Amino acid sequence: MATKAPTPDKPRLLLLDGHSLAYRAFFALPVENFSTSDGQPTNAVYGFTSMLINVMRDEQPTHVAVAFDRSEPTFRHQAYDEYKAGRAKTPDEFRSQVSLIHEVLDALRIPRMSVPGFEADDIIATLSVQATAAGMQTLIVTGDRDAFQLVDENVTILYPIRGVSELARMDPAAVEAKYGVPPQRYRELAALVGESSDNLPGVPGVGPKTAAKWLTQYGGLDELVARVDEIKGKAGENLRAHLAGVLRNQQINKLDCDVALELAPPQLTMGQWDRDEIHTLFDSLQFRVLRERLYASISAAEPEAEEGFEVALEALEPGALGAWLEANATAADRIGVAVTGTWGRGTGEITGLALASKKGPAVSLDPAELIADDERALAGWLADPARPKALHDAKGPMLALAARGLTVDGITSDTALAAYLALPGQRSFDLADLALRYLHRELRNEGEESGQLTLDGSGEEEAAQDLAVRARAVAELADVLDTELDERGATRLLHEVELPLVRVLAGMERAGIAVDADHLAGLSATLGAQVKDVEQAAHAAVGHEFNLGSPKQVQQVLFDELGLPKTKRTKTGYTTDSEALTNLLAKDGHPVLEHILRWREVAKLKSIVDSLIPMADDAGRIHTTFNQMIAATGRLSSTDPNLQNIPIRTAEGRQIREAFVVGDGFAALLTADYSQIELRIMAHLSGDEALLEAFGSGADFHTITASRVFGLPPEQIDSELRARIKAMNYGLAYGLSEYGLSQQLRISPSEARGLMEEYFQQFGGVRDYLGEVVAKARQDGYTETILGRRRYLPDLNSDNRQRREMAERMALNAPIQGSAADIVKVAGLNVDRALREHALTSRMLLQVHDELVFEVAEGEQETLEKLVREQMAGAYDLRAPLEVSMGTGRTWQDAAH
DNA sequence: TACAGAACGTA
DNA sequence: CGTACGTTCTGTAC
Repeated sequence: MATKAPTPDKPRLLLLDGHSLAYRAFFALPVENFSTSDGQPTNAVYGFTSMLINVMRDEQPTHVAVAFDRSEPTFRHQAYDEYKAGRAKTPDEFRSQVSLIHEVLDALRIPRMSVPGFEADDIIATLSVQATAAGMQTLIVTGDRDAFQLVDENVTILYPIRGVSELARMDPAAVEAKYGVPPQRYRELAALVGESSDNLPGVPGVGPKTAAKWLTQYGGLDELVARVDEIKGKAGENLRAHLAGVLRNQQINKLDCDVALELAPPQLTMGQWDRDEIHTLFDSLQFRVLRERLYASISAAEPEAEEGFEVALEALEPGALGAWLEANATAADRIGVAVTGTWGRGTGEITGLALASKKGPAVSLDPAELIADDERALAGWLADPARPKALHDAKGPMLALAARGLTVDGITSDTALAAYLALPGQRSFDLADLALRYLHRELRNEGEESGQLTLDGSGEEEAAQDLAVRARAVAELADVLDTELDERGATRLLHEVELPLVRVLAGMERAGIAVDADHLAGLSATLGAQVKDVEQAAHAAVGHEFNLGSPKQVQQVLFDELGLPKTKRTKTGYTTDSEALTNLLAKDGHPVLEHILRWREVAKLKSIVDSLIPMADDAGRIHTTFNQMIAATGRLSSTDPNLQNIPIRTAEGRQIREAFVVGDGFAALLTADYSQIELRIMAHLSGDEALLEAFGSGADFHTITASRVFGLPPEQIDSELRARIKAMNYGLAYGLSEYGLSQQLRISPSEARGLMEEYFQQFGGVRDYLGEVVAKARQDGYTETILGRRRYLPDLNSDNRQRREMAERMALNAPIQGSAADIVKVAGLNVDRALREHALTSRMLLQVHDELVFEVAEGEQETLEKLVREQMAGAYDLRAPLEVSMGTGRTWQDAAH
């Protein structure tokens, strides 16, 4: 690692040679370890960015720029035809990364420069000369040794040795120590020795040692040339024979210090960078560690103007809260509410609560210390729908408040949800990040200390201040995000869907779903025994033990030991996924394949069962957490445990569904799901009359569409034909390709092509629609659902084909999946409202994307069924009307239909 | 101890 | 070379 930079007084210019550093990184870092999950190699971007961050941190430059070569020929090519000839073609994996490096630099607001006809080195040389003239120190990071000629007392080179993590600091003394000549003679030495990577041959048999000896002895190349006849031996002969080449080398390796540039060194300042932009970019590159290092090392580059918040925290006497709320938290003042505590699994506990208006005072409360009067005042205010509040990610706090009997109403903004609607691709919505992005403020208090608080513990005062700052930030953010959402046309989506949904989700989480512990224990035992048996059988079939859960060991057994044919490649080897193993089984039939497949199946089921068992609370119910801000399409997700992926496909899997049962005091479970909601949406959005008609006919949709495609009466559509068209129907909504369809149906690509052709012959409106969706998204930068939920897809204009095509498939799918999510959310809200209006005891427990699960109270089944069907079917008026199918039973499985 | 990758469950 | 998720396990890197 380079040592600390000297002379802190002078301005310091940092210059990097973009190509040479990226190229080094490309060969230093194995591409297998540095690629995104969609296959984009990132080793060069990673290595370059890593080096950049390290140098920025260690050298703290005041100015910075990165120079790049251009693809056009340079003056050197004109001077010497063979310049850089014979150099291997730049690998594609490298080329695709150069534009990513540009993106990184642009995001960091670091100037990058390139000039047609010149190499990066010439730009760097020019800038370093100008910098010296301007009284600056220059640091050059490059992997090109030609730059050593620039070194002097004001110019130092950092030269990467051993990959990309270590830099050698080359000042004049270091150059001389390494090469035996001062920097200004380095060119002459290089001319004698040659540079193979530039295809500049030197004098045969002359290495740096001999060259340095000559240059020192004769005091330079000119003198050496003048007295070339004096040199004895084979080396002298060679020098005389190659003299012309040496002189040409010297011409060519001279760096041009006079390139016309648009920016001069004093203008090469690093701009203020945008945290979100970095987040988005690093997310897409799947850099995690690097992002942390970036923030840790050059966060100083963040705008210094970041102020904090001025919050005057008021000390309230016991019993004074009611009056404070009357004065400060009226129907006209939206109050920011911040809560500390813990929550999850349908419950929680609050440990602190702060309220702050946008401008005025703030209070911080310790819920444990509230006297009855204050508690009552707080409860009344929180529950009052006419007293507006803003919270950040309100569901958790609502659960924690509910656990102590407090309900919250009148939430007119949830700043996390609002940010999600504005930027649905983001994975997290940290309050501090949002405050920085939208308010340009840090989450810290700059107001006066109240000094009035009689809090004993040393940390409590600080915690109260922090919480008040958060409450203030939420209050201010809520206003800014209101405007933001207005501009994005998402105001109604927030107020009519997402915000009211928070309460509904909290209710479902709180309710949980009952499980039959004995049933689960029985399953675990049976599955456990099977896992063991299959494991033994697998080991016996191979002749030794190995870990069936390790793809690596499975690969070893199958491909190395048993010599089975290789499957599709993965990043680290050959896949052993069930599709590949099933194919192998058909070809080879080795018994271990069956055992592995079977083991995976039962081991997976057992792990699901075993994960559920400890999740049940004292009442025997499991409470998931629904996340409303994860999926970029607008769907919910479920975690801890995920109840949206409970098995259903196999009979054994369905046994797990039997463990989810109706709870005490209720009569049954009811499931209600939409039939083919996504296809109906596709028909609605495309307006394809034939498709709409197929839905209108009332008969089986896939059979009807198949009958049209194949020109046969419906009764002649067998299961094979139906399956093909079903795959098409669904595949279209995912951006299925001909190749993909051929794989899926195990038919030839040309057959798949023919099938698609015939399909579109009948349903041409679908093809038109899908094409238009992508075209419009490419233009607008986003897709939109029926409720105006956007998904931003900048990659639609990417130069990288893989990324672009991925974005195109997302663009096809997002309006369909997202509109379905919209509809299910609306349905959930409407059902919930109807349940309350009818004062039913029955309640909603789960949402599984197109399905709602209810617990039916005694005597309410008929009413509930009618109500649910009405609300779900009527959630949105599609041209292909929504259809709902329902079932009831003691268990989730029995309620299937 | 933390993270990435493979595999697999759902809609 | 079909979208959207979450979890589990392994193996490696830190």
